[in-house]
Amino acid sequence: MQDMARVFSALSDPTRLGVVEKLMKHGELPVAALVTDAGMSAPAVSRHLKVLRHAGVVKQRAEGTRRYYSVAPESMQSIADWTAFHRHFWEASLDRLDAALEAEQGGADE
Amino acid sequence: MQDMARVFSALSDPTRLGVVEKLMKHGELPVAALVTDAGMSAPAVSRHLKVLRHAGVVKQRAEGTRRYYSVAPESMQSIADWTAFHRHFWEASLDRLDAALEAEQGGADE
DNA sequence: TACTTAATTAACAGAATTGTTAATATCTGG
DNA sequence: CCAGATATTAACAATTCTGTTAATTAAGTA
Repeated sequence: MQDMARVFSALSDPTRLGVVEKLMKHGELPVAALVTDAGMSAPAVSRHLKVLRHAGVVKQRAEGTRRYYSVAPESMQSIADWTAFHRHFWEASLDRLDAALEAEQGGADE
Repeated sequence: MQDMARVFSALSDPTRLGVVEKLMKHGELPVAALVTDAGMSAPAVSRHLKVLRHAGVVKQRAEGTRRYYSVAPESMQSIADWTAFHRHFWEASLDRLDAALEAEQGGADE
């Protein structure tokens, strides 16, 4: 699978997206902290973390039996880059849309 | 499912991601043009388009029996916004990473 | 009307995803 | 060494995803 598809796939699950957002908000956290919020069993969360890891979205740091997870900033950068690469397209499109909406308002009968 | 999760989910399949990138490159295209590149049957592509539509990633315009598809720029904007919302986190992280790498180079023994 | 083209929907099979509980490491403390 | 804590892997069932072919819908055309 292409890299970007894998990253998007990792973020396509609400639980995983929640984990990533929590990690970005709080920084590094141990698994237990993520299980608390996830509303599901530890093994389930563990496997979600594995998916995120394999997509390069999170990193893991071991300390004793604890595993501290954090978001890999490069992965967020890669998403930003992907949108930026195509920005010339959609930014222009949005501009045209804005113009159309303004014209509508100006015309006063739509 | 949350909105962002649905958008990411729509882009999580290589075929769909390919369709979106082709649409951004070429602008509006009829289904047949997308089927050509997708390397699979028309019904399969049709269902991928349905997923993209339901996530708000693409729009459809009918003209006779043709269906012209195009990317909904708002959806690309929403991804850019999502990364921007969390940018304070990952940008800082990348800065620290850059600094660490530079320090390593300067130190000359790592 | 009948035929062709464009696209979607239906029905189905195989594969992948996701959550559960049970079992398995691995580290820490008495 | 044994017991507890932290996390992952294994095995399983239920669901969802994805591609195929066949059937259907809709629009244009002889």
